[in-house]
Amino acid sequence: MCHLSPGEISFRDLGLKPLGHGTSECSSYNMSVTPSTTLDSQLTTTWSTTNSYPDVPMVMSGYTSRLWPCDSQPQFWSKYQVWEWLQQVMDMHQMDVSSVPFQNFDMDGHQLCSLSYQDFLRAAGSVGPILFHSITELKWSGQYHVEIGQLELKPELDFSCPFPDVSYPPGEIYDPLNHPLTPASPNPSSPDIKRSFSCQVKKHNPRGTHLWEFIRDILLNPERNPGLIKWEDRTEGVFRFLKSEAVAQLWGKKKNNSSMTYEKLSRAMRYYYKREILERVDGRRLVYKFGRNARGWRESDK
DNA sequence: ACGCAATTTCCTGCTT
DNA sequence: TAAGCAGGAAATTGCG
Repeated sequence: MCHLSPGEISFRDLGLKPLGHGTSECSSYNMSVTPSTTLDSQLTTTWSTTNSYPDVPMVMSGYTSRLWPCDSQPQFWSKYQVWEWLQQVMDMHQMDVSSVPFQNFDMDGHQLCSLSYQDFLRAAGSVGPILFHSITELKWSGQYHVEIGQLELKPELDFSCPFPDVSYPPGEIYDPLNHPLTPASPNPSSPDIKRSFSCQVKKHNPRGTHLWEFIRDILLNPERNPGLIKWEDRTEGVFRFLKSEAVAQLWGKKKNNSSMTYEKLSRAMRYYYKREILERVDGRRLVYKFGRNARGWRESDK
């Protein structure tokens, strides 16, 4: 069965290809959104005040326009677009968002573009070189279109390489393990360095950030958590979803799955109980608690 | 090609 | 009655 209420827009209407499987005659398209009401309002009420694209909701942009708002030159980005870019680059490298202090990038695109390589190292530590490279390319390319969750890059650009053809300061190399810089090795593109870098990026999360880490990162980055999830008891690791469907949409966006819902997200959350990544919180709706196997959420972990 | 982990999808029944 | 919870079952996806 596939009923669309008046005013609802199916993803087929939006020109999106269906995802996932289904058994009913129209289950491939059984997700619908109501742009002016529930979900959209959840997503935009907190973001829209700073979104410089008033008719392109920040979070829903992937669903409504196929283009990420940052499709202009980075020099003209707002600070929220800068954060969007940060998120995208981290996503692309399958790195933990919490490993970049977003507060260090509380700036607009113009300021961002004026940062030096050293500035990026200071601001983002081991991730600095990646960000520096990304923004350098964006500056040079003039205009990039960004698909959902993925920068649309020139084919010759290989982000898997930490030392692309960008002029890094002589005598300085990036050391992924011992924070930003170590005394020089004459050849920044030496195999050893590449190996250690790719270990850091890929080793732990071959599939990208897990759901519980995604949730944790929202909680740990208040700048990127416009009232989506809230700590109920910070020291005990208890938190509550305030905008459950909005979080689900964000998760779906990250996984390039436009039909994600809170119902499905919550099923994945419940699987964490067995693995003790989450603990049950009885009788309280939308409330979860980090378990013994969840790492990195405690204040002392930071 | 295969196995596996981590979801994703769908479902029924229950609770708030 | 709607929304959320619980958890089984099967499918999907990406990786090693």
